[in-house]
Amino acid sequence: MKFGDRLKELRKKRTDLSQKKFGEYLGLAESTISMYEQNRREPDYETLIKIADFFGVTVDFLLRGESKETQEKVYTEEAKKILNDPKFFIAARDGKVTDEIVDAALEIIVEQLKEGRKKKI
Amino acid sequence: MKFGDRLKELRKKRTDLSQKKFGEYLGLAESTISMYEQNRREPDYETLIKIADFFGVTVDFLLRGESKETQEKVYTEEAKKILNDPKFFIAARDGKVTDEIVDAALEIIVEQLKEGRKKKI
DNA sequence: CTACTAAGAGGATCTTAGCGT
DNA sequence: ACGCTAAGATCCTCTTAGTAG
Repeated sequence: MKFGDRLKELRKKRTDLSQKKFGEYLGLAESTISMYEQNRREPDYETLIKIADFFGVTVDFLLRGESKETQEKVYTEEAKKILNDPKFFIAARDGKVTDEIVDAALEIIVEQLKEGRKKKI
Repeated sequence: MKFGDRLKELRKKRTDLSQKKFGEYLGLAESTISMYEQNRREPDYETLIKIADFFGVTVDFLLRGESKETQEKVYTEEAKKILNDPKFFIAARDGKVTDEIVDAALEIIVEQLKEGRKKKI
């Protein structure tokens, strides 16, 4: 069990997350994710941390399967990116999203993501 | 504060650990360690894990400064390597080192290393 | 002795295009 | 849709040799 195997497992838990979609999130080609999952390539540290943040796991878990505790702030990077897309909030129509709105929305999104994304955001 | 800065800090805590010596431990050239500490190169995952094991820290700590807890088994990789060198134990003269001897020796070595290596092993 | 640097060789990575399911 | 695979271009890494404190 190496990095690629764990990445594959984590991604497959998200039924609607293809290699292409995940590649777009990371700014990489679909084939690159495929390489990662086959342990034929190793992402640089910046990408590695992005992956850990996305799935809410530690880098130690990704690399060695140890320290399996999830991070305190799970999914924050993904959630923030969603929030940065003005489509999702009426409050964003005028270009203003207060910190309070962001905090409240983050809670909701994190909860939904924890439930395995049964609901589409 | 990036990976290289933390590596430098950890290495400098060991007063007798030069870049050359650490490079020899990892099987790399002295200049490579220098590059690491200046954040000009990133070691591959295998080396990264070796470094974390050597200093008894998590990979998350090396890469992000978070999850600062030390690992449960500190210095085991280094200690094992020392034990694999038959010079250090009379019991190894005939090529036989029992698990009991290994365990007892590991404790002593780990303690010495925790003390900042005041004594030469 | 220690640490850093430039240069090159060698190796690794990423993408595109294509294949197969 | 999905995922995997060559191929080449590009980027990155590692070492040697050299410099400097």
